[in-house]
Amino acid sequence: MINLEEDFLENRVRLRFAPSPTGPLHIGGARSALFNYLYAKKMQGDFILRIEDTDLERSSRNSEESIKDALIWLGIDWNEGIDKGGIYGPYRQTERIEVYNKYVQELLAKGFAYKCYCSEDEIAAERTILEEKHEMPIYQGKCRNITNEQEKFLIAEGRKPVIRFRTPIGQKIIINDAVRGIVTFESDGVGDFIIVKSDGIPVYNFAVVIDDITMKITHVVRGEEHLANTPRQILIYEALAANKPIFAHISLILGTDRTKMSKRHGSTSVVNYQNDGYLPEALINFLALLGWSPDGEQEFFNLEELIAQFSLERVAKNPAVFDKDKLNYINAKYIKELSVEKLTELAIPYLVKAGYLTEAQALAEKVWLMKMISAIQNRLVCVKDVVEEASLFFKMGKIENEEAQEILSERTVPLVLTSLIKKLEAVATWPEPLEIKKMIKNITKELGLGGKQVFMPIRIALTGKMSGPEMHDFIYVIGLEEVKKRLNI
RNA sequence: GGCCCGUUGGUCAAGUGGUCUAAGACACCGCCCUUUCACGGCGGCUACAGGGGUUCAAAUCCCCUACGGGUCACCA
Repeated sequence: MINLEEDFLENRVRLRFAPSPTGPLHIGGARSALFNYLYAKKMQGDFILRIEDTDLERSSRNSEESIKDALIWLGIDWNEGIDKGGIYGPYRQTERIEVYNKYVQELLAKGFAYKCYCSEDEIAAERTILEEKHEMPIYQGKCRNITNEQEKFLIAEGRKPVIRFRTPIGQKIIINDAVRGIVTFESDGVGDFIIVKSDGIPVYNFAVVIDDITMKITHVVRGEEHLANTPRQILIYEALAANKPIFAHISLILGTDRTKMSKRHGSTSVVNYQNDGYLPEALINFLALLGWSPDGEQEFFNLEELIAQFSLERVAKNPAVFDKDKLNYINAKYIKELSVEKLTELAIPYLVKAGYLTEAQALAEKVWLMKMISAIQNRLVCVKDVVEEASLFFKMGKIENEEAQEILSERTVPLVLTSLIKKLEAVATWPEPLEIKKMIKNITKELGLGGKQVFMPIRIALTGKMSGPEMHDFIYVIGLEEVKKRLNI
């Protein structure tokens, strides 16, 4: 009898993102998660979030939470895994120790693995000697064929064993990578690697494989830094006679100095961008284009469009430098397309934090805030910029520089300013921005002055600055009383 | 250092033997719009790492060199 559900799953594409919770979600991790997600969705498969926390020292629940938060913020949602559950759980490696144990015993029983009683110091000494001889620093296999007698003796000494994989000698290990093609390694360069630490916790290279086998992962998309680990993992798949997934090693994201992006390159975690007021859609769009290119000339994509167009074949082999200018460009574009209401909502926390108003005031002045945001919307690269751009609306700025001071000292300035006030006071209802624009134009005509002689003094007298939002928008937003106050009239 | 991966303009990149005197985007520069700045529009600059092959034909295939990166843990 055919088990329908089982059969269905056999043919289902399943991908996972498996971060270790040792810090916030890194920009490179976000891209890995995205590519996995896009491919899984494109193939109408599953996207699983698994936590690789076998490094007890560095893992923390806080990090796990922050990674999940970042993924949710980005809109990369998983349908199986941590918090969501699923039939292949648990999804945290420290909760799967028994699962690993079962396979360790199998490997041990079949002779694919053995216990090694060498101490860390002994291994380190061995490595130093090998390095001095310019040979590969791999384990020399001292415990490979240990006798029971010797083993008893070692245990009596109080030694705690690690478990090593017995790597075959003189074998070629071939990876057929979906982005890199055929990559070949020699087993002799791998050596007998540790699969279980002396504390009984399996090591990453072993745990991933067992998880990927038992969770029926079909495609492993991950950073290129894992390529060198893959031969070890393949050896384990083969020892266990398990089906290998399709591997796809995507290139790294580099800093401007062309080394792997790290903290010294500036913001590397997703939450930094979130805090600066980058939009998740913009970050996704940017990340997708870093190492992947669409078939056509489209530059802006939402998640659905990315899912529809994504393919592993179009993932680039070469590493990509993180180009903040381009991110800024994309983000600014997304900000311009935001509704004023939505942007205002996003901006309020920044305005409150800057001390311009209280939350209660923000709520009460929502309409006014929207007018203000509308005046500065296309000057923003990220939402954080409102702090700078909006400041003029709340308080008069200092006269920016000497040039500004000189412009303000022109003989015609008082005429211009009184003329402006007169016009603003002459109308019964507060004029719309375009009317204000006309008024200012008329001042130039009436006084026979150049545009600059009119515009700049008004701007500087009202804001202290030589540049900023459109003057008519600005006047419209701050209102007559504030204009008079700033002009000391 | 060994092993592995990579190398098209400052950056992201298209290009899978002829359609390449090499697309597009960011950045930069210039012009227009705007009585400033910004936004927007238009235009410009700049690239197949080098050397050997293979082929009628190479950015595209092969080899070597150079350069860059990754990895060599009881980290993931």
